[in-house]
Amino acid sequence: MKKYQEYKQVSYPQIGEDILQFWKENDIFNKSVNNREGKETFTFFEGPPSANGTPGIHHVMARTLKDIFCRYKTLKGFQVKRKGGWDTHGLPVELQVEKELGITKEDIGKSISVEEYNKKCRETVMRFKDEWDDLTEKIGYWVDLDDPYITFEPSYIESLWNLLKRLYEKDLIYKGYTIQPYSPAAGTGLSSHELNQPGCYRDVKDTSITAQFKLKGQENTFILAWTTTPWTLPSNSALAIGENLDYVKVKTFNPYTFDPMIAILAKARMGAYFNPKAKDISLEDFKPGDKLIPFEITEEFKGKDMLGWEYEQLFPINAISLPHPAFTVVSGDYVTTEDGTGIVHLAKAFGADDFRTLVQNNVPGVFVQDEQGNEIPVVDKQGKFLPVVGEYLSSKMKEHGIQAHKEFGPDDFFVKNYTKDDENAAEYKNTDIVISIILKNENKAFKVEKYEHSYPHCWRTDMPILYYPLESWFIKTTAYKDRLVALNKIINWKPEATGTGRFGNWLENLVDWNLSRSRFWGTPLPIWRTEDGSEEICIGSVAELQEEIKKSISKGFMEKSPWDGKEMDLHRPYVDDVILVSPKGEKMFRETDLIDVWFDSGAMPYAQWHYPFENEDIFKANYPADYIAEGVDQTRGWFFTLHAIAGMLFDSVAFKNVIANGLVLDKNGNKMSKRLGNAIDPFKTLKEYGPDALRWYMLSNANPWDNLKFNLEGVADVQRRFFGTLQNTYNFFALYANLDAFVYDSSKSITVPERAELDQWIISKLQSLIAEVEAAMDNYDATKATRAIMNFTVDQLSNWYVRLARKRFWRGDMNADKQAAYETLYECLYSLTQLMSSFAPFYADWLYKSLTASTANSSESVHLTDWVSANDSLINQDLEESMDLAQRTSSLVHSLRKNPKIGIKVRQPLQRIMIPVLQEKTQRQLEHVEELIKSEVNIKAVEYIDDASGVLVKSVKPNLPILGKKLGPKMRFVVAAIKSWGQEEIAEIEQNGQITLDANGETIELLLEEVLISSEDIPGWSVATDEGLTVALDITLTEELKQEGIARDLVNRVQNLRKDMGLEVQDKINIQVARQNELSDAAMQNFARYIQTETQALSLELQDSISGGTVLDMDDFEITVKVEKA
RNA sequence: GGGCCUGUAGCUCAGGUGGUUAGAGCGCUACACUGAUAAUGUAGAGGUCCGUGGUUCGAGUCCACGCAGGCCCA
Repeated sequence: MKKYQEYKQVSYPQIGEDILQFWKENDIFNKSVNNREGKETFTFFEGPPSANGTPGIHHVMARTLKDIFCRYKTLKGFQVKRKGGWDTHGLPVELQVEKELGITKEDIGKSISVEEYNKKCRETVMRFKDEWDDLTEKIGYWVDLDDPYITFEPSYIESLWNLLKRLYEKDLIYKGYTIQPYSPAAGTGLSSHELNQPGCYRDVKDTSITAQFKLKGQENTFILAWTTTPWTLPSNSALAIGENLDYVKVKTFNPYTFDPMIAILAKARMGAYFNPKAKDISLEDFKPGDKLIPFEITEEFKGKDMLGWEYEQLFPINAISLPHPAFTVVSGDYVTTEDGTGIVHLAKAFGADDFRTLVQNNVPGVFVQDEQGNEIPVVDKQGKFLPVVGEYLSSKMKEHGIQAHKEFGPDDFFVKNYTKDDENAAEYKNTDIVISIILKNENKAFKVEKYEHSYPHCWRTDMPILYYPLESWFIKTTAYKDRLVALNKIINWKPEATGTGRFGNWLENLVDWNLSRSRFWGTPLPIWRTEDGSEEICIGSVAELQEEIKKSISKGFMEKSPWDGKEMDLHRPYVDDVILVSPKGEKMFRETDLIDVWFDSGAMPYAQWHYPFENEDIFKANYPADYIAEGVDQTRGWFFTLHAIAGMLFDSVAFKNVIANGLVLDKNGNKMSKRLGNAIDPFKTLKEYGPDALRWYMLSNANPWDNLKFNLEGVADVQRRFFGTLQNTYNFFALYANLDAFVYDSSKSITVPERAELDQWIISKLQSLIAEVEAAMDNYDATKATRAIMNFTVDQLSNWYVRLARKRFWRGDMNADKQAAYETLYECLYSLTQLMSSFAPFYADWLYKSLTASTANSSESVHLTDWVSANDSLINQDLEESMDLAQRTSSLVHSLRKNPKIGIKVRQPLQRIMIPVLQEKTQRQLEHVEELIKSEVNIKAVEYIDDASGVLVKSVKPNLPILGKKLGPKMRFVVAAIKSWGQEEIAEIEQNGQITLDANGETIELLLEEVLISSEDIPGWSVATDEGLTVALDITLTEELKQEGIARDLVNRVQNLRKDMGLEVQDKINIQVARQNELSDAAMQNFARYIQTETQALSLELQDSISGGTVLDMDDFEITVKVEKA
């Protein structure tokens, strides 16, 4: 029986399916984890995908990347628990449900109850779980799919509540404002998603004002700032400049009042405000009413020189007086000179940038107090100025005699036109226009004009939106900013730049985490409040909630718990039905917000184990993670939320090593999308190529953190080049091992030092490879590892070792040398199965099983083996260098033979090659592999030419790195001098160890080690050179060499005949050859023995003529031959 | 608009701390091998290292400014 299965054809997809079946039947995954019980843990966190869509090819990338390091660490002896997980909440789920039901958010609570809606969400979110599980299995991603964490489960939510309560107790959760898109017409905030709906951004014409802000204590000097929302001007509390922009003071006149003034604006913006035709008009010549207004720059300065400048409030309304540093100049990194004046007006309540900048600079915003004492902006939620501003505007209208389409009372100033006022009415004036006229009259407007721009509108009411401060719950991440920055420095980011750049910068510019989402399907915020907000409670567990409900029932606020006799579901609407009782005995209602789904996923290290309510031991042994991996788009998502929660609550990193992988694009570098039809179906690809080639391609083609241009041809290429070569190598081994009944037995194997040099070499290479792969994997660099394995397999093992050792396998009977060859090849293949098992888990296991089927005590699966590290004692650096010389020498000789001027094929033996050697070591290393070179390139002798031979022609080059440091700018003269050297100068520096030369008139001493001497030529010979190695080929063809060439040609032709005749390898033959010419006949006689040995011929007869023979083409002549089976 | 990444042969990618003539695989061309054979080997052709400036004796590599593509955030 054959000990090693031989495969005529392999189907890689079939291997994938068979091995998957084998893993399932034998529970290999669980064994690989349970095997390591009690061993050190290596912790991996699974970033939960959402199963409400089908998986794509990029998920293969992400999941492969996760898988390989877990497999590797398992082999290395760690216990790697891998809990799967599902992300189940969030807007995409809601949107999908709404689309399917044909409803909008409006309908929720009306035509569909929150209860039904959430039920639908719950059903939808796991819709494609089976497809995901299928893909996960098929690509060999080992993760526990039987007991995953699911973010909607009560235990998961309970852990979240616990974390929130801990934050709450640390005073890190507060209710505040954030500037969000808001529709005053609909009375609701809008998500960025809603804002991105088609048609929401529309081109509209608005009144824009360049307002004049008067500098304090300076006569007629104004800072100019431009705005397309004049209604925000009463809320101005600071001006922002760009620190590195250039600004000017310009002496000119106000174009409406003609008052003389000094304007301050960015130099680059002058063209927009001053007519170049007025350039030469002198200021003195200006008369009020002139169209051309002269101007003159009086001063230039940088933006940063303006920081802190104080100005007078534009609308001096008594009720809105603000303390310093209100009404000062601050820095804004977003300020440009593309439009406006290069100076930006800031209104804290009505712009996100404004808000952020003012908070950072501790500048107060314009707010007034309502009846409860809460700070509110001067525009109400209907989009109307509060009377405090309305009165001011109204009185100013009277003061300036401004006529409008109607009488404006204090309560009539809608900031955008939300009223039904007819814009076509005579004298129609909206608030922006009223403000413009007032400013013009008061010498506070430098320019007023209509401005067309794109502005967002509410998709429901078609009315323009406002940016408006809305209440939200926040986590005060800024309080921990420094700690989070410090903790980040511990994390090993792949690539590093994502950690320092994208993530590091994000932490540096951290703002408080807005937790609130106004939605239905998600984790509810566990905060209950009294109606006036004076008392509140944060619930941290189910038990605590039930305790509070009891109190509430006894107080009579509730009749019974919403979960009486029902399974606990902590979602809306049930939690909303809970009314709690405050310490003062007031009713408390839940804050209706849900929390950001990113909190769900960031909490998975704790919630996946239902910590702290259960599994404290498992949690502690598996925290923080040693390794995580997700797409780079998660930097501000999952990576951040993991980091933030860990840093704030556990003063720890959540993960020590992280790979942020790039995108998977199509082969042209475009984003894949179903719409464009360029998306790759992972299931189809798996079916065609199998999982291993797909995984290997993705890992080896480019670093995972670069974008991958996915090309199916690349997968095919990997399959052919790497897997094909490996498979051929195995088949070769199996074929002959079976013929010789060889079975590997490590207890009886020949020790490596006793084996042939070639064996020692490949074993040495193998050890070097193991060390390389190990180092790469310990550094989370899978691309380097896979490329190293590929190089070894294809170039070293198959193309060099097997090719050179081939004859040892099929010639003669079993002997020690043959055994050593088998053992060596076996050991290489065996090691490869382990080295590649993380990346190509199916094929590796399949090959492992093929190799070990007849081996006693072998493991059930390669994935259950222990990693075998490199054996340093088997690494022979000197031998590796020798072989490298052999490979390069052979390549040079091939190149010479192929040279059109020479053109002698390899089958024609040649007498000798000559190699100039300047170092003893090189000669010794070459001598070591001399036999090998001789047979590889078919030459009889290798001769070495040393210094003493006298025929060496040497060349010299400057040793630049050394000379550069010594000479600096004088280099080029010295280099020129060295280039002009002849043999005498080289001889001189070699003998004396130094030489004196003249460099541009300066005398310079040059030492021997500062130049590089090599030999690149032998006069009169054909030479080839490569990196300091030179080979000369003797192309003289003697009679004997010609004869041998003919003999070899004949062997070649006879072998073909044998094959054509269908003879078996071991069949013997008899050969008859017709006399042809003197040379040929002599070849037959002199090399008869050689021919017979090679072709396994019992006899070789030279005859005058042969009947029924075959005419063979011998290139230069023809010969008739008859081959018969003996 | 900001932060970050990428740009090297037709394609996919390598190119520590600057150093003479920039490499590999695929593809292409030619040749070889024909007992690993629907396999394999060897050689050859193929490059304004995105552009422009700068630093330096010397820049694919360092700096600045751009251009193109991408991701995230406004």
